[in-house]
Amino acid sequence: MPRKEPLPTIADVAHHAGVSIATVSRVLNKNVFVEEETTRCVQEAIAELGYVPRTAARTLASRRTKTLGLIMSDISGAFFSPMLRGIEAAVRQAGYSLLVYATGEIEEGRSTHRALGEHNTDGLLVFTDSLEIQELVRLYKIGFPVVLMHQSSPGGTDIPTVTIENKDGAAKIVSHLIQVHGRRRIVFLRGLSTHEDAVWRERGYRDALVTNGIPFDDRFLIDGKFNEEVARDAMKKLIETGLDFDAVFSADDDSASGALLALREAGIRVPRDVALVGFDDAPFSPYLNPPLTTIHAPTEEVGSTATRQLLRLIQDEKVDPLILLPTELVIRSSCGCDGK
Amino acid sequence: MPRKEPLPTIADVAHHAGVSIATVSRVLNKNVFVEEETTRCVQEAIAELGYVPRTAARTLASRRTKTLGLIMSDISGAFFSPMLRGIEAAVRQAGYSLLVYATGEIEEGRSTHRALGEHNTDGLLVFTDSLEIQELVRLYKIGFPVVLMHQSSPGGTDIPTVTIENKDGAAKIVSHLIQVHGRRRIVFLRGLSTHEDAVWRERGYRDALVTNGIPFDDRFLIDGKFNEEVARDAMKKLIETGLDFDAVFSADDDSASGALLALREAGIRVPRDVALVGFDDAPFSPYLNPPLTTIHAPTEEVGSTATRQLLRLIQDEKVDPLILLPTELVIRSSCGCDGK
DNA sequence: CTGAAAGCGCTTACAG
DNA sequence: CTGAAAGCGCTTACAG
Repeated sequence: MPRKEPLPTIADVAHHAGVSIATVSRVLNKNVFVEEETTRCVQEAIAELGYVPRTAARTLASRRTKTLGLIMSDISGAFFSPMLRGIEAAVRQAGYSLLVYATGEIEEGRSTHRALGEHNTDGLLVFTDSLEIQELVRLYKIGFPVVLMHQSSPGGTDIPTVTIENKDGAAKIVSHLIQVHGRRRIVFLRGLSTHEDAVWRERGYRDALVTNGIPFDDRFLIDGKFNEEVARDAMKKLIETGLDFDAVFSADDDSASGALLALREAGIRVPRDVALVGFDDAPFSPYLNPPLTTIHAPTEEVGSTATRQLLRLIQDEKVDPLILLPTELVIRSSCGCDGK
Repeated sequence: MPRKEPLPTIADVAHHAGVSIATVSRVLNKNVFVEEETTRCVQEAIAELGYVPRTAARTLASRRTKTLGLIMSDISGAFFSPMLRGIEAAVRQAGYSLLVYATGEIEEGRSTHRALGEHNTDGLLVFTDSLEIQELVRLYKIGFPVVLMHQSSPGGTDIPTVTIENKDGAAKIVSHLIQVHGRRRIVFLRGLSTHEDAVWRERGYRDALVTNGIPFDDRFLIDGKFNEEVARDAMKKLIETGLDFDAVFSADDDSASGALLALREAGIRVPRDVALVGFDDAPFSPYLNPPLTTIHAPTEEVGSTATRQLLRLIQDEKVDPLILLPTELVIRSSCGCDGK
């Protein structure tokens, strides 16, 4: 049952090696040349004492935390894992640390306890709707590095953003439904309207309709809210209305799986009676039955790209105000194509 | 285009409010009574200057980081999201911060750059196989708080562990296959053998066989490695051998979805010809076709429980050496039960 | 190439 | 109830 011993400090190492703490600091940081012999001495002392420099002391003295913060509203959904994966890898590669914080819905009232910010990070990665506009503006005004993901910069600010080609992707897949499979009565299972992704995907849907000469009909618009169960219920209700439709474009794969369940329960065959397509290309999508035709969203890449942008920002390098990562049509069977 | 201004410090606040920095510190920490009038003055100054105490300075002075570290080998799989969710929520609730680090496979050689440890956290949450035994022992020896998840304490140490009833769950679901559905030729699609979860699930499988008087036959043992594609290939190969089997118990739901694909491709009907069951109850499992019968693993709870244990450890409170969270049979249709 | 010393921005006994 | 001051463990000009 070990007891907590006081950890060795740089002074202990210096004493052990018979040098000054400045010298120890230099071999640690490798920013100033130190005689080879001395270096070896110091490294031995470090190894012997099991010395690890305290991060807080380094941060305080150097005025850099070497830490990035990630703020998300919610840790769930197929979306989260790949995005964090991309971020974490890029952060680690740069030798930074990553602090993660979930806000739930945006916290009501003023942020009482500021979890992540200029006091504990060098910059922030902010995912859609996880930070109040007011706080975003404050950070912008003090010149604190922030990169937004899947959200555009609030009015009056100029915060770099990384997102994906939502509209283009949505239009592509809806056009596929129309042009390849001759579907014309296409339901749009809309996402959470507060998410910009949802808005753009709806525009893509409408654009494709226009392009193909199909009038928009709002009876074909229902709310899935990026949620399986909500989508399932919405789909079920739509079916009960008796509306005649021959395809469903789901704003994300989560709600597509919910819709699939509702369709199956109603005895509607996919894709024969109704074609179904999604958006995101979630990990489970190939395993649905039928395998889901969808738009691949490069989520991991959004994370890594945003991280690299943030690191540039921190180093005062030039940064693109908006990066739009391309999306890609992934054809499987649920659209009616004879995928494997 | 805002420029970085120097951030206000506690001295600025003190000056602005006409008090000493000690007083500002006291109203910040609320640990010593300060006259109401004075408190208000200080709070106004804080608000006016937009002051936020620098974490590094606090940490250095108080010798507590108020930060927990999470070390995982890999950020992916259905497993990750709920676990992080549980951890993050518990960490946030306790007013701590969370540092996340992924090791990839265990890093070769000595950990050159120690990412997370006593130098930047008050304690560590360690997921299976993400830290070398040697490092675990070192942390144990210096009395640094660590809690393991899904991994037992290395020999000679006594590190608290939180995991789930793997063996019991596996035995339950295999018995279900045997007793309810009369299956006796049950393939076990084993997990990664380095994970203790896999080992315990295999024991549960064998126990159920013994209990029900079925001899163990290693031809029924194949490797899925907790991976969809590996599982799919392994299943395909098994089918090609012509072995006669009437059920598959998959060590996790990811590989179950891979197996399902292989079975479908071979024209084998699930559950009529072969019953299929999994383990974990991943978010996508209800959406497979047929919906997957599986064992629910309380992954989010593992995360939150481990976090609470770690916080107790940090506060020198008593901690259970081993917490086994119960698992539960979730009956859907892939086993042959007429689930919805 | 190396050391002495100031300073980073807080907390916390110690006085009063 | 409040202030002066030491100290947390580093980095970084400044000398030499």
